[in-house]
Amino acid sequence: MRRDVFQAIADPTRRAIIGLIALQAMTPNALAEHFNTTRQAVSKHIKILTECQILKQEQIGREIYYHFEPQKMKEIADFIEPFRKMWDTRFNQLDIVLNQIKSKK
Amino acid sequence: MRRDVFQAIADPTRRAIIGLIALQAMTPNALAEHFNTTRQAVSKHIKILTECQILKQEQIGREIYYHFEPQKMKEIADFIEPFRKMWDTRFNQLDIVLNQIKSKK
DNA sequence: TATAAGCGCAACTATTTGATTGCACAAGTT
DNA sequence: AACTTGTGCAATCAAATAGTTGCGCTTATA
Repeated sequence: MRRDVFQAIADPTRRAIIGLIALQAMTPNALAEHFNTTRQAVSKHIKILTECQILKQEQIGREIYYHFEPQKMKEIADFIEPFRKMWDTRFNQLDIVLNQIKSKK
Repeated sequence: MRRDVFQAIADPTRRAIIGLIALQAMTPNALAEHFNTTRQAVSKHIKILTECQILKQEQIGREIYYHFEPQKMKEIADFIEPFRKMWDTRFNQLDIVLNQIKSKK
């Protein structure tokens, strides 16, 4: 069972959960109200996100508040960072120039 | 069948493919030599990446060179961007301060 | 023209995923 | 003490995924 951050954000529901929890810590029930699925389905997503350390539990009485733990998201940022300059317009123009030089030789 | 960028980068082999192709356009055969799977398996990943517009075909004779198309990767950057400030150390310290203020009222 | 090389497509398989339903259990409430 | 609420866990199921094998088409090469 793969359990990495990339897998975690692959599901649109999980991305939505991250978006909600990032704004405010919530209980599974409160979270589930935002989706058209069962509480269990949401709870499973929460479990996966917790295992990936994107969420963190905080039990208060019989309620469990899930908090957003942003550190792990950095792994994704680190993956994309090297490509960032490649979608920059100025670099694309440079790329065209480089290709012209290459095709001339 | 979900076919978005987040799904595309969820697989470690596909992330490796992206890394290789970003450095240099390659044919499926050349690419497959880097992995311990069959050419077909790699070819399937290529197909998915192409459908997501992360790769672009360029046929040269009987060979097909796949190029990296960085634009789509921006979707991922856009998703993480809002969280970026949250893993910054300075923000975390601010967060602690804010929580202290909140708990006092 | 016969053969080989480079690829994509189709069929099939095992595994994983996302979701549902039902149950158990601890923490509050009456 | 009995009932309700908030959760997690287990079993089950359909669909998607990642991989393999076999086939056929097109483009080079002998």
